Amino acid sequence: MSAPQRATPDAAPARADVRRNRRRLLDAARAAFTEGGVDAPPAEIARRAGVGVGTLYRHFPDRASLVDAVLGDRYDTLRDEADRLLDACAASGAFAALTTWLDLFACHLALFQGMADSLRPTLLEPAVDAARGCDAMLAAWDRLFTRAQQAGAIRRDARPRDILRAVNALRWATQGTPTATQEADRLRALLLDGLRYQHTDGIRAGR
Amino acid sequence: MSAPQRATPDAAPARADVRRNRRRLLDAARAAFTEGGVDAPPAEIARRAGVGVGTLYRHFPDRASLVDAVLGDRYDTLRDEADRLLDACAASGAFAALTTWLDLFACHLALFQGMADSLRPTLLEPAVDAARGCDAMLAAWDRLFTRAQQAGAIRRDARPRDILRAVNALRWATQGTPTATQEADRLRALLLDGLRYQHTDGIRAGR
DNA sequence: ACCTGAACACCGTTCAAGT
DNA sequence: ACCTGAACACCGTTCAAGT
Repeated sequence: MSAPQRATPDAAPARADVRRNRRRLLDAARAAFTEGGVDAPPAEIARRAGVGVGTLYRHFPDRASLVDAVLGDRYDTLRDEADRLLDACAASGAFAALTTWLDLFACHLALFQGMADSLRPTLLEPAVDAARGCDAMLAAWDRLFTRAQQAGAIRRDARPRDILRAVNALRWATQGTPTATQEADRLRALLLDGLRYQHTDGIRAGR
Repeated sequence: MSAPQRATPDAAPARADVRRNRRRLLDAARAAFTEGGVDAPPAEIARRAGVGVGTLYRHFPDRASLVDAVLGDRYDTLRDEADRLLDACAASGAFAALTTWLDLFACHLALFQGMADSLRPTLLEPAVDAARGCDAMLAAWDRLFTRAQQAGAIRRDARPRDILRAVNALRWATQGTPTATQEADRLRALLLDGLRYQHTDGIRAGR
């Protein structure tokens, strides 16, 4: 019914003021997210940007699109890191590659308050969300995980998406405390020891 | 300033209609929680109970007090189970006692949608909430956990509250999916293998 | 085309009036 | 004393009017 869309809908718009508004909104959102988490009120973001709320909604129809825009190319960077670590597996070991990447992922989750809640639906299978900017990252993680399984570094009966959901959840568990990051790290280390542990070894510490 | 409170503020009130309203509210809340989770709208609960919203707020000033009242003596039951399992450690092993109790705890978390979110602040250290009805349960869990550590069944560098928060988080991670319970079970099993794993053994599955 | 912000919709909580 | 539910407060979203 309507005229054909532009081939590159995410390209920079023609009008300078539109680009400027978008830039201001992203800066304002980043600042608001940093102070109040990803659930910062729309009115506050618009006020900081010096625009009306309607402009915010015009540029970013829903919360997820705003969060993703603020996140920018972080998911691509995480994907690149995963691919880089996959190549380095032979040198430093598949398990080390896994933990190194999950540290990066955990760091990403700590960027703003509320990130864990925001990402939860995306990490479900089947995904409730349309997978946001992170499809490629998830695929790269799957490759890294499969490599570790093939190398015998982690148990066979675990699924890659499970671990991501768990790491996300463990971050959620500790959010809002002064020592959130280190507590999340401790819980993640525990989980990773479980992932590393092979049932077939038949070795158990206790009775 | 005011007249002294009754010695037993939680005792059944004198008036029959007040008791009846309380009963109705609890029944309505349980039904609403079952269908819509612990965040079910106050108006719906009051409507189901056949009372005004004001009556709901009079009986239960905040959401937590309503949830706790609906939960009833479940935390006491969980405490009793923990104590019972502590006694049975000699027969079936401290680790088995731990997993058995955590299964019960996980089952409790699955009672209503939103339970994990509701319990998160309570499980933080220092607790953000005034600890609700579950102080005694948490203390019993600490005993069970310490026993397992003393028996060498689990690693020394883990803290009891950590595990509870983690189990709660893993439930949160899977909520809303058709297979939520079994997926949470799988993630919990992974975590528990990590808990069981002893660093001092020096045995690792991978490289 | 795009922007503005008042108006609208929604929902949790309170409290003046009633019993 | 307790109950009722309209009124209030708050907040996210929309859209008629303006540029």
